[in-house]
Amino acid sequence: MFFAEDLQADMQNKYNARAIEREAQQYWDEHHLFRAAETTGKPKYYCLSMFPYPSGKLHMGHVRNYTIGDALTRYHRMRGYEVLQPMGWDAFGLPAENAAIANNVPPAQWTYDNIAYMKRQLISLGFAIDWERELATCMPDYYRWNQWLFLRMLERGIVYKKTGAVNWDPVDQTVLANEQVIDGRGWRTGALIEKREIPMYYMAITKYADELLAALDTLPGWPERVKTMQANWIGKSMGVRFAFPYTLEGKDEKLWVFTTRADTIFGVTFCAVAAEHPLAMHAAKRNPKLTAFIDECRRGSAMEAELATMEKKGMRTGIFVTHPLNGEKIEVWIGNYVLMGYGEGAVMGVPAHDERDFHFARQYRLPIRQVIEVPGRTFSTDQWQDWYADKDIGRCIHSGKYDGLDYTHAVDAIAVDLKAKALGEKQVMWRLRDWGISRQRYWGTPIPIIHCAGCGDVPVPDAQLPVVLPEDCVPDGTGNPLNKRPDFVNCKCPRCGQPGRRETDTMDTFVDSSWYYMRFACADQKNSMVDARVKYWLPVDQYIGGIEHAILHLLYSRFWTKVMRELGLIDFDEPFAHLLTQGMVLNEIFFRRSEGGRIVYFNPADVAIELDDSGKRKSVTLKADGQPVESGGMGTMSKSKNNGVDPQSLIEEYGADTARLFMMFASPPEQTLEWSDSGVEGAHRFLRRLWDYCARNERAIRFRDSSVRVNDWTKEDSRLRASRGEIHKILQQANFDYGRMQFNTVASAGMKMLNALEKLPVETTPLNANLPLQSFRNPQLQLMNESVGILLRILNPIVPHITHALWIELGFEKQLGEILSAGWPEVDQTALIQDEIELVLQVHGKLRGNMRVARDADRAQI
RNA sequence: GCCGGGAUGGCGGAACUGGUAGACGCACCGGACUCAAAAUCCGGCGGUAGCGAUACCGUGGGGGUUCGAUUCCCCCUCCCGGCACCA
Repeated sequence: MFFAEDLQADMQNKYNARAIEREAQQYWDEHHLFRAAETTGKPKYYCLSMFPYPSGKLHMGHVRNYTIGDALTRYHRMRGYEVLQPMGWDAFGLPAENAAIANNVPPAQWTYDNIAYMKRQLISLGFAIDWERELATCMPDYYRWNQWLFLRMLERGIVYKKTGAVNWDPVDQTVLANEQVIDGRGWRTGALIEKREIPMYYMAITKYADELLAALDTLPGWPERVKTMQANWIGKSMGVRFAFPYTLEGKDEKLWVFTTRADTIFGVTFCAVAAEHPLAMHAAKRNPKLTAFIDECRRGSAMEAELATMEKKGMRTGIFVTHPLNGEKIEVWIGNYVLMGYGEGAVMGVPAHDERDFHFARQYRLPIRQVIEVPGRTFSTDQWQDWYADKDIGRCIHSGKYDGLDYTHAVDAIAVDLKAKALGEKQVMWRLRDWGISRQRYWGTPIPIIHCAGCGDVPVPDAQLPVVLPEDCVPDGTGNPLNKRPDFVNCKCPRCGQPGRRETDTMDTFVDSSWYYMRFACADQKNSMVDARVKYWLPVDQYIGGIEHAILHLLYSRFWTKVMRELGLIDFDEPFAHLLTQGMVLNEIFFRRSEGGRIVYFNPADVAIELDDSGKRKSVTLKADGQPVESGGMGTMSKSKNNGVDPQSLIEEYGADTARLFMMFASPPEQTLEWSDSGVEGAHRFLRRLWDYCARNERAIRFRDSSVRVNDWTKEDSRLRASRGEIHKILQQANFDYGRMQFNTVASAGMKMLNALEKLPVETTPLNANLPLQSFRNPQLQLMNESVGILLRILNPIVPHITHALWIELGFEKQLGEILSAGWPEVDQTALIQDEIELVLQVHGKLRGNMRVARDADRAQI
């Protein structure tokens, strides 16, 4: 009796993924094959996958992400580049605190344990990572530079302090993340959540809005959809900021608003301000109903998605302002849909030409006054129609001297007149808001500020960095544990030496991930944030990560790059030259609805699916009780839907190469990937076929005779000529698909090539007779040798272990060197010339027949 | 709600620049091998009609441009991602 894993990777044994993969990984490790150097003189290629949050174990999204990155890494390596593929850990964040609450473990310990486990998993998947550059953002020698740059930004006014809204749980006396607020209630306490304004530090990303927008045009390597999303997020709009004058308690005041539709200014029939607006506060002073309404507005979410879909509510303030152009009295309302943080916190209401205002006006019976007309269309106050808001087709009416003007001319004329009255002017407006980075949480980078009664907020001097986060706190869900640590909080004011209080807010984890890709170039640098090696490796040549990061992470990283460039730390403008946004990994969702309406989810592994004779689905039952379950379609793998598949079991059962091949073959990288157990089987079957083919034909493949000239082989034999043409045609396709990063068709090309190899017209008699091969000088064997050499190399980036093993076993290493350095196979253009070509006959676009003609047939012959 | 993306056989997907729709794989069906099963190998496989050659239909739905549309344009439906404190 023997154990499979004790077998050596040997040609004549059957495909043993475990032994092959262990040997290959040892080989790579012993030869330090993935250590990236700055001194080789080869062109550099920095291939980066988004680093993982160490949540416990890898999920399929990670496996997909890193397989794509690894394929690109190995492909470029074989193409002759010096490739850097680093890995690190986005190690600060909320889940560590949640785990601490649940298990009473310090977040640090939980995080380091997870990192150790996940690192083993990454190694077992065979990724070509330079582990000497590994970093974790929770280590002081990383986050000290967050603090250092924060202080530089503070000096330059890029960091500033103002109040911002947070979710406040009144029971736990703690700030909650949006994720922790469920239906307006705290996830642990069930208490109604309030919005609370607290002082926070902000990064002035809006100062860079223009450049962040314009520079999108300098990124041809980014997907159009991501650039469009970012452009819309930044949201540059040209409009008019203007004021409604009013008198309050004898003082002349102005209510400022911003609008992109100044041409509809004569249609204003009300104004609306946010609940936090000073005017609202003032009105509420003597009106308990308003106070109650403002409180109601303060409950409820600060999330845009909820604001946009919730019922629009408003209340009169009894305060009137004056229309700046026609002098009419306009009443000010408080609207729950007006955001204090956006624009002026106040808007003009034009019900006739803004859909939201229209519905608001109908609800509260406010006048609707049409001021734009379109010939041939009838305006009705009963029903909203889309053309009411179309600025491109109408002209002004009921607008005094502006009547008859189109959008552009009306806005210009109105802006000029407002400016003459000192009541407004044209202004660029950004949708983008400044980035609030303060978090009232423990597991993050401490903000390096000391509060002093005498000196105010004092920056921690550089010499005292890093401000080290104590690693032994165990959060309990009630407030920030740092506040309960006198040893952390109590300190001396660096300016006056009096007792001070250390800031206990930490930084948003997006800060950590905004520059980690630079630190990989110089992870061991103790004396500065970055050094000359950053100049060598950056910008990242290829960045790969989930589409869900298309806006925030990528925008913040671009912003940090621009700040660091301004500080003279780096000399490039954009961090990522090429971007690949991979799709999510989905799996089918199975569930039952219990009597109470509660939904119970079942893992697909626990569900049995029965098919009928035509392969269609007949029944879906739970294995445990044989009773039917419902299918909820495909959804992203998640804990809540219980539809995840653990990559570890996949690796253990089939091996890393099977996992990698399935991931790459199942769909193109940018699309969602649907999990399929039988697809995994298929991938494994292919690898077994590849191994068996090579084992069966080992003698033939090994045969090579350098005295036989490539072009001579096929001259006399049209079947061989056609076979070699087919191989090179598939190679050409694989090259094209590597170029466009469509790995599913690369894998498909590998399968086609193996199919073609198996049909190769090879005379096997001399092989089976065990005669000395050299006496045959057989061009068929030469073709076999060439083709297998091509096949192993085009597959290597996807399934590196099996191809590494076969390369050595078949003697290619002696012929061409180690597979990673063997060079990429070249398409022989002469092999692609076909003797005959097929002509397709179409009539009115319909197929009406086809014919084969000789390559050199002339018009008359055809 | 707003922004972005997607929809092709029973399933995942292919079709590069508007030119043979369904490559490759999965599932399924038939056959070989086997005492048998698994594995493996060979063959079939969009739908309808037909013994057949073949004909017609067919890329989410509706319309348009074109000699010709999965591909370009307009409208609609459903699904997915993001919406600023999940990462």
